Amino acid sequence: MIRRKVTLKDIARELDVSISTVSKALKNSNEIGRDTRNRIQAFARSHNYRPNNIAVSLKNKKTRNIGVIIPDIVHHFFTTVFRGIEKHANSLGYNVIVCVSDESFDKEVINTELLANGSIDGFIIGLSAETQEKRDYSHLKEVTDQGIPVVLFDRVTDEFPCDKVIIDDEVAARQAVEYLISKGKKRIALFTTAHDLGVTKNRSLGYKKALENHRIPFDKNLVLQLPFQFEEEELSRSFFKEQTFDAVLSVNEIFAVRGMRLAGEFGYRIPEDVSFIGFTDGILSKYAVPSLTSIAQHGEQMGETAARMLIDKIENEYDETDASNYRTEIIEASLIKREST
Amino acid sequence: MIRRKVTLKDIARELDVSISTVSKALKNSNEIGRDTRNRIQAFARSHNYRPNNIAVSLKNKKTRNIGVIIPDIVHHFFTTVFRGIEKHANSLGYNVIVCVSDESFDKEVINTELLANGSIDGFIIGLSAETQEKRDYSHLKEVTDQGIPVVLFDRVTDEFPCDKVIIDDEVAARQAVEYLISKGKKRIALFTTAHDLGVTKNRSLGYKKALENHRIPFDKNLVLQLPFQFEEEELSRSFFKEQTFDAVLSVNEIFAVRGMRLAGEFGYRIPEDVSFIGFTDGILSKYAVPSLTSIAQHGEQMGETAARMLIDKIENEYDETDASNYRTEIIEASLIKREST
DNA sequence: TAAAAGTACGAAAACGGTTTCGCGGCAAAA
DNA sequence: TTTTGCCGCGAAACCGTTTTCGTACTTTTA
Repeated sequence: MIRRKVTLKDIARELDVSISTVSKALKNSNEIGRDTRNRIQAFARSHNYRPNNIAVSLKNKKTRNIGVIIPDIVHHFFTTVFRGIEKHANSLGYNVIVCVSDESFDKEVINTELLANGSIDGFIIGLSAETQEKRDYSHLKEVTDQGIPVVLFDRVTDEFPCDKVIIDDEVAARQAVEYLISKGKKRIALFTTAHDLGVTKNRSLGYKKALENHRIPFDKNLVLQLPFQFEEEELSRSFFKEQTFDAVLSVNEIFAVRGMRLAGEFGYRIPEDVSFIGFTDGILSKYAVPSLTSIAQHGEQMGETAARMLIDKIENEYDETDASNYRTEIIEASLIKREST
Repeated sequence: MIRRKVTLKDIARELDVSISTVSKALKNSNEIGRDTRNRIQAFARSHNYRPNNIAVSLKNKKTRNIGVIIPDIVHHFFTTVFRGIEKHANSLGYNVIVCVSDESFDKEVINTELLANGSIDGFIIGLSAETQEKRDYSHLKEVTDQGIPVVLFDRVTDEFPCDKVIIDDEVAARQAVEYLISKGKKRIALFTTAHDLGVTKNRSLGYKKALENHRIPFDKNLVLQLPFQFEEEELSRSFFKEQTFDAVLSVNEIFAVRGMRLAGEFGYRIPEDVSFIGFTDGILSKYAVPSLTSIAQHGEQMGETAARMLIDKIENEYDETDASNYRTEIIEASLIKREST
């Protein structure tokens, strides 16, 4: 038997008062007399009254929902960020609606438009790869033009003004490479992705910067660009055959772990012959054998920061055309040292 | 400059027709004359009109949102399931609101109550560990009593009637162990969690069943119960010292990978001296060295199935008191054979 | 030519709340 | 006794839709 939810109207009818009286009584407004208030509250409690979120949202023009759009959900770093967002948002009474762009520009646009039509009070977005390639941010502009605040995280762009939270990938990469140099490594390879944009690009820059700082010539033969779903590893294998190197910086965990495996096959000892450092301190880094020294991006902190910035914008007036209202927060990365160095 | 969203009322005012006319015209109702319809549609298009989701939800008493509650988001299997849910739901025009219970009963209750008040049309839930321990499902009962359908996945219970989708952990474990036996293994250890309930329990049962089927006596010394955040690994180390075994079934990836590491330290060759099989075919299994034979739970398929079952219930009438309306779908697990066996 | 039918649109209620404002009654102040 | 003020409550507008029903006008039919 379906027991419909009890509404203000129901309570009003039962208790023979007006709807407004019920509403005020439940908000403990002292406009309503003590005993009426008590009667109403008691009734509401016993009948398990809960206000209808949708109605409240419509009236208040506030949903207390925040929309999160990420490129991928089966992804350690993004879920870590998400956890940070979720925790902080929840603690402030917000819920989170997630959409996944699947690295597709079109999906990102569809999702933002969908959510922007009243479902959410603000967005936290990590841009899709396609969006970063196209450099088309008109969908974001549309959203902010409507007064909906946007916070970008990790996958950001300089071409769109809004709050952002990032780690300084360039500095993190530089420091990692400098750490390798300090350990006496001279020929340091870079494992990176085929398309070199956004965060990956900055990591490469940091790599070069470190070499430069230490007067080590940049050798483009030491850069291995790997396609993402490349399973056969022919490319990496020939890289191991043809190049000599004593350390590797990898822009992600997977390339690093695959690299360590190959290093083993080629008879190199880790870290004596070759050291490895990977970006993203995920589960692989921790449990690999040998465990992988890695650059922790502190995703949870990043998510929390993003949520904090967003909710601040949601709850406080600001002039969205004034660029000085926008901040970019930088989360310090840190190097987690393990067996691979 | 904030450009407020244009509403039906705005269009009606501008075009000097009534709100109802606009609404109907935009729905292409032939109740409205050809040219008025065209005028209105053209105006709406040029002003980028989009109906307000919240208002539509309130009116229609349908949100086209589904609520997902999972114990943890930084978790490969759950995110895989989530991806399946999200894809299928999106393709049918639904959005997904996620809440994380953090394995806590209270959070699970709070989240269900919050979302049940109008925010969603149905739930997909993986029960928290605490809920499974307490065996208190009154919050779910409340929800279904209101006519909101619930689908449970993976972390399910027999004590609450609703649609469910699971893998048969017992059978999967049994088959894994039988595979080990077929490879000539005789002393097969089980690595499991300290609290042995829900899926873990079924996996242990399958383990025993396999031994029984092959007349191998169950030796409780070969069962290693590991607390989850046990870092020092003293327990596992002493297990390796005291016991002899030639294979391991682990209820998750992490225990298996840690086990392989220790096996290496103790000088065992994998798989010749000790074979390993782990539950959950995640990223660790794939990239571990040696790569881990594992039981794939096909989370994406599970998520898709859950979404399909839920949306079916949402969109079609059914009698929620009639248990025969509820089905439990079983997703076939499969053994992904890799180097560890 | 009068009645019936059809066309094109608008008024209004409804979804479930919040909030402003007004008003009657009663007590305190003048 | 009249005025003022306060208390306690209700009417009604409003948020942005959807949908039913009514109606004025035109066209067809008998």
